[in-house]
Amino acid sequence: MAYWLVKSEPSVWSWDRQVAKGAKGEAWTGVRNHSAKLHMMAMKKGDRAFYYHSNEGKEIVGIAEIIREAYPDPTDESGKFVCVDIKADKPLKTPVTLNAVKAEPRLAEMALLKYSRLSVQPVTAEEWKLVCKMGGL
DNA sequence: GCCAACGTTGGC
DNA sequence: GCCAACGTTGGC
Repeated sequence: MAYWLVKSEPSVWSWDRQVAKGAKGEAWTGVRNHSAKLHMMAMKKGDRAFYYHSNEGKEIVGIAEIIREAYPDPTDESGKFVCVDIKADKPLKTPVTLNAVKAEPRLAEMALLKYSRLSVQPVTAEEWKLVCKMGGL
């Protein structure tokens, strides 16, 4: 299984809204970046993704599961970009803030820090375990 | 095909 | 609200 991190501004699409969608999940649309697109195309059903709130909160709040692999983004008129469907899996007991990630030397290589603008990022198994631990899981 | 100008994202 | 990083656009 692969691990990922997806970013969202809570004012646009929050974790709470994702949770409210339940097992049915929701299409993760609106990504207009080719690096992010490549990552989405590499996602497999059952993969897990951290759910990060940018701007407000700046913290990893929960874990989502990929429930549908990449398909054309219905909100993209050009037809060039894709989206995936994800559902909320479970929240972290304690959100892991950006500051906490920065303060942890073993997470210095995380894409979250190195490519702060990338909205869909890969996460290594080691990073995944550590962040889960920091989040109280 | 290069590169300057511009727009967007996101941390501070 | 500012600014750095970076992707995209368009003139040459």
